[in-house]
Amino acid sequence: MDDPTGALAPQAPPEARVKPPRKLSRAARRLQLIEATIEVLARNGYARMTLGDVARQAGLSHGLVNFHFESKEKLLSETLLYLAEEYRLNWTGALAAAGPDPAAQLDALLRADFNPGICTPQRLSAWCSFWGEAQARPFYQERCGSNDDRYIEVIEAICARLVAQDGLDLDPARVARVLRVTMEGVWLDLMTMSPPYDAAEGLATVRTCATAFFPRHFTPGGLRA
Amino acid sequence: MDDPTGALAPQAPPEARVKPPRKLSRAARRLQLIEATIEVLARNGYARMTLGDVARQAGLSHGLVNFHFESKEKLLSETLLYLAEEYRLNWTGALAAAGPDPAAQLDALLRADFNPGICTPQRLSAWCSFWGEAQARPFYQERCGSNDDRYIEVIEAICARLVAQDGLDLDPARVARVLRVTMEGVWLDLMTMSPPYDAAEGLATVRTCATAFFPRHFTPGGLRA
Amino acid sequence: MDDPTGALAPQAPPEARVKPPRKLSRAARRLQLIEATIEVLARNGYARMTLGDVARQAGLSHGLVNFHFESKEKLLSETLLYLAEEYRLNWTGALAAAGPDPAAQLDALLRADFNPGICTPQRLSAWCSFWGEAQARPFYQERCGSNDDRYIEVIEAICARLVAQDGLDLDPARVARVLRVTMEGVWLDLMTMSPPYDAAEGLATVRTCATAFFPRHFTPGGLRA
Amino acid sequence: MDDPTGALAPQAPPEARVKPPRKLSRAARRLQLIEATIEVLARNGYARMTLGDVARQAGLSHGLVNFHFESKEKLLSETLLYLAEEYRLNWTGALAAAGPDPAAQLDALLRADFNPGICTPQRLSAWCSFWGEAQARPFYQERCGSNDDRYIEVIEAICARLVAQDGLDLDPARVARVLRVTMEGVWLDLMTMSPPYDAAEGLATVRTCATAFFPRHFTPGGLRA
DNA sequence: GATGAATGAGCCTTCATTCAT
DNA sequence: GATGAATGAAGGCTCATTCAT
Repeated sequence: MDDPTGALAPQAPPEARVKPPRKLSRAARRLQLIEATIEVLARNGYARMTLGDVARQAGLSHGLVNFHFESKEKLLSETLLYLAEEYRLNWTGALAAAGPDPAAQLDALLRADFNPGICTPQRLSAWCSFWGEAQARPFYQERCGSNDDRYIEVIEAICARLVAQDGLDLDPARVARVLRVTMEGVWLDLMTMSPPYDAAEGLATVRTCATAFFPRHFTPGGLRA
Repeated sequence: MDDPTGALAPQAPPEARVKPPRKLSRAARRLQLIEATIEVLARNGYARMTLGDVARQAGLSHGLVNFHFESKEKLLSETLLYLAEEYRLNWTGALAAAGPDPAAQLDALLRADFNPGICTPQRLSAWCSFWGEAQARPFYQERCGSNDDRYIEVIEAICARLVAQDGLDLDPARVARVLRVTMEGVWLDLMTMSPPYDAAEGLATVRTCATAFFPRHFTPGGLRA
Repeated sequence: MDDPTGALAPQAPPEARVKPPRKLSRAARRLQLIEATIEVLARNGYARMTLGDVARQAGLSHGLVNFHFESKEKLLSETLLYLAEEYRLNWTGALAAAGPDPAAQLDALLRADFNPGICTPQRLSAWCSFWGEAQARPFYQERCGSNDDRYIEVIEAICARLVAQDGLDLDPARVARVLRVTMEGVWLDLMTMSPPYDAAEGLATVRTCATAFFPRHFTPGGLRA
Repeated sequence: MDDPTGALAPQAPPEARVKPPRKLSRAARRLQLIEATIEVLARNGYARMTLGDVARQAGLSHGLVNFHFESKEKLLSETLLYLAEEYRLNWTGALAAAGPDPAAQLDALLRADFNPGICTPQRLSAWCSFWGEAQARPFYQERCGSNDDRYIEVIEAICARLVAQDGLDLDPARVARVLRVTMEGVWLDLMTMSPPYDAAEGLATVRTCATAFFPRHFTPGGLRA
């Protein structure tokens, strides 16, 4: 998916936003509305989100939401697509920057999930809203985290290389799954626990898990030098 | 909490249900409506659940729902309480039956989460609905899984004993958290992955995780003899 | 009308009420429910009165109300009839006790309206409820105060005798109407003014009015000796 | 209070209404809905009034009522405020036009209450609806006629001047109260009597009362020349 | 493009009425 | 007689969607 919503397109330059211009580019308005949707989802939850809330949050008129997105359903779908694409760009970018070493790649994936740009309370809550409704909506289900087939392939391949390299007696798919669901579960904790621990402790937790499987490469504090 | 809703009270004997009696005890009707609520939450999701759906699912009239529960909100709250209590009884019972050995106790907790009476698609979906809305509703947040303080205390104590017993260099709280979130994450997978793997594979996954931390006691297939 | 509802029939003797007997005479239950209706009308107003309130007020079950009165409408009609009959018995009794002198008769009528048994906050409020709905319901309109034809005839006849006896240049029908609406208006004041004046001041007010028309017979404090 | 509802604001010019425009100013719509509410209250009574009736009466959709007034309760409150303000403007205007003579001022107040613009069957009925519910709703009670403190002050002051001027032995507050409740009572008669007398006879009645107190200034037909 | 009034479907809730016990 | 669970119609309210301006 390459930004089909237009929402990831470059925004209007900052100086144009000092006083919000009456006309904004299509893409910028869409982005503005999607960010407002994330905010409202986080604050009110999925069931209580209304288009009125979104319009108010964005400082725009009610009717404009339906002008840019044809329906509430479309607005929500595109918000989910936006989040999913943002998430994908985050981990693929981190992976690309990690170089060829599988341990470094795995650590990059672990760290990516706690990147402060991605792992904000608002975004976590918005994700959670979609997860809660995913069971009843195939489209959400397809796009929700655990169904990113490419991600699963990649993390399984990395684990398989580490298992082979270290000569371990482990099922790489299961190890990959444990690591993946540990990250998911820590995300849930960050959202729903009161009081929550912070992202640093979350990262330490998933690294503790990685250390248990690959002690030659990981410590709870990071990669073994 | 000791069954505050009355919904866990013993039902009318089955033979009384051959032809549904016009009048049923309060507790039995409440249970019937709560089970219908779980069904509808699983099928439609939280946002789309209506009292009409619940009444139809239970084969009862719309008004009766509000007669037994004063509002939709109360019905949902008591459904959550019911699920939480059911969950609690499940793990405390498994723990009590496990005897004094910490490895056996930990394995009992792992298995409890995949008990077929608890870990049904309906119940998983219903839980997921509440999780999705928990961020915006303090009451849900209090009752949702990751906030069962007693559970966390117990699993941390078990891990601490195992760590001490085996002389491991591990932070028991982090190990406990990894195990806990792994179970949570596998639950999420069972709900949202399509196609999902089954509960047996789920249990194997969390045991793989336990094996990584406590290899002297666990194997992916169960307790080491 | 001679007690068509049975509600004015003699009640069960007081000792029978120490512990409410499971069976009570038809008439006594009806009376109990009518009094409860008056109470609830006074407290909640007509629009908010429910049969549930009445049953609760009477300490009886919901279904019993419909057993004794066939419908809510009937209960209200009979409550109005009961109040109207009580009112009629009050003024006709006072009139009969007043003897033949027209001034004494008029004073008896004025005093009757402020009889503490009749002029209680509850009863005033209940009357007011019926007045408020009377415009849209012919039956209420027929029974509401200003339409008691016999009362109007009597007070007009008394005024006519006083006017003739004192040789005044007054239209007796108008004088009668002024006196009648003054009593009505003071009732309204007692109900709706906050803080209200008391019944004694109310009586003084209508006597002030009578004094203005018939100074030879009245003073604001009562009949002239 | 200076038109807090906006409903007394000038309407759209008549020619704009030849074909009812799809969009109307906020104030005009509010006025339209308030007038419809008065109509429905008069026809159905308070207890039977529904928002559906009001919408139908106004020729508008159901949802629009809640768009302009947030709830049924608010619609009713603002209707009462509108009536109260209309009433106040009527008597204050009449008083201002009456000049300095207290007898002329009193007569102006008496006539004001029977001004055909105010004293219509619809408005009388609507007032009556609010009176009937006032006992149970403090807000209605505050706004219902007998609690207009300023009105009471004014009419008492006028009576005090007349009593002093004529050297009468009367309590001005009581005289004022008799006059006030006589007007109220005649209003009730106009609403609830069947068949009612007309406004002219109503005015003659209150003037008869005024004549009894202040014969040097009043006759049943009007002010003494 | 943008606004916000207007619409109407659908839901929660109340409550009079019925009826099995 | 008495109870209270059960029913279903009706009403208030919300809100996604439309559309005139």
